[in-house]
Amino acid sequence: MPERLTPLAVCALALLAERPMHPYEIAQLLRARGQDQDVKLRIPSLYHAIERLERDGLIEVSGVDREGNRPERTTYRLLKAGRDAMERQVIVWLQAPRAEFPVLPVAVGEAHFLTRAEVERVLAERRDAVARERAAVRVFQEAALDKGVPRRMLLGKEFTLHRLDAEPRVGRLSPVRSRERGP
Amino acid sequence: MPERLTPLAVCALALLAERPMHPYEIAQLLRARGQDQDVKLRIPSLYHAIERLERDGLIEVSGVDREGNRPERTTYRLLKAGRDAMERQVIVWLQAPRAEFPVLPVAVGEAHFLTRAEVERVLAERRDAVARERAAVRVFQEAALDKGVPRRMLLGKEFTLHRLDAEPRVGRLSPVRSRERGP
DNA sequence: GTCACACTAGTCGGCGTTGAATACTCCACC
DNA sequence: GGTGGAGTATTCAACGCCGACTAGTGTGAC
Repeated sequence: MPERLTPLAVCALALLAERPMHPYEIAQLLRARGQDQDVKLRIPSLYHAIERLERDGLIEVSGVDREGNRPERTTYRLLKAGRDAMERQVIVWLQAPRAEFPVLPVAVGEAHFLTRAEVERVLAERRDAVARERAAVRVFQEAALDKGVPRRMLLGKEFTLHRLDAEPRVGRLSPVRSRERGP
Repeated sequence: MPERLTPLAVCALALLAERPMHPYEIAQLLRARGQDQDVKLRIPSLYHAIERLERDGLIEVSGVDREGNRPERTTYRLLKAGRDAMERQVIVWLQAPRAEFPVLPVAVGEAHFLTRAEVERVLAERRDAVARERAAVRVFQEAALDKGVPRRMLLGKEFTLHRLDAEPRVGRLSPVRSRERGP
């Protein structure tokens, strides 16, 4: 019983809690709900994740069908063990912050290998990129709220906005020295 | 020329820019400097990363020695290509935010599978954990500054503090409904 | 009617990560 | 003089991730 679930696996289990689905359908729903901004969704990873969930007895095949000549679609159903495992994993994630490792601190830490001018240029580009991303998230959020999507499903967006708003500090934290040329 | 470097690879290259070292020595230095709080340092990952760097011509073996009966130590040296690749990667990371996927938004998004009481309990635990972590980071930071470590090397800690301070919002964002029992 | 393009549905193979194991040294303590 | 724990230095195998590919279906434009 390994039962350490990946974020994608938890999302898949959560959707299967609504009704049985086939993997591709799960992917579509995740995208439609904008959850692909919270979890890294790669189709092959999803298929592997589903396989593991089945192997571990958290879900089971509920049917295989095919339309015309298209590939077979295997539909899966959530099992009790799967529901429990998902809830345990959510508790673990809420309970304590995990050590996660964003690359920005590393990049800032090694920025002294660059010239001050280079650092200033790329950080300016970054500020623009952040502003664009922020705007895009807001558009998505507003559109969803207008369509009546409950706020509960959009909490991820609120986090993202908080995170993006905290970012501009980076610009104010760049004590770099001029380039030394090594090997 | 794949040349997409992992964070650990960049840190290794950065240390090799100081002088040739063997992998274990790199690990020790990273720990000594507290950089293992910014990058995920697992010894086997480091060995693999070094192997790849050598294979890709970014570093080269500068010698193999052994003390007594201990395992051989292979020392590596930074090459020009490695230095350039590292700088390019740092620029990429500074230039634009990458989509990174912390688990907290996912957990909050699926928290409606739990009862309100459970959510409140685990979030309270989380707040304590965050406070403890914050305190520990401050201690490390102060100690380092006292020892004369330059602030540039401690920017990662400042980021961490900002991130931890933003966290308590989570508690104020928990519109959960009471438990529904599904399959 | 056919060509280009987008969508549906899934597989394959190589890359990177990591818990566990190995094996030896040094040192303290009893 | 032996046992146990911490540190040194590396390897192994299983796992998870993902770019690239396959292969069929619908669709609009010329």
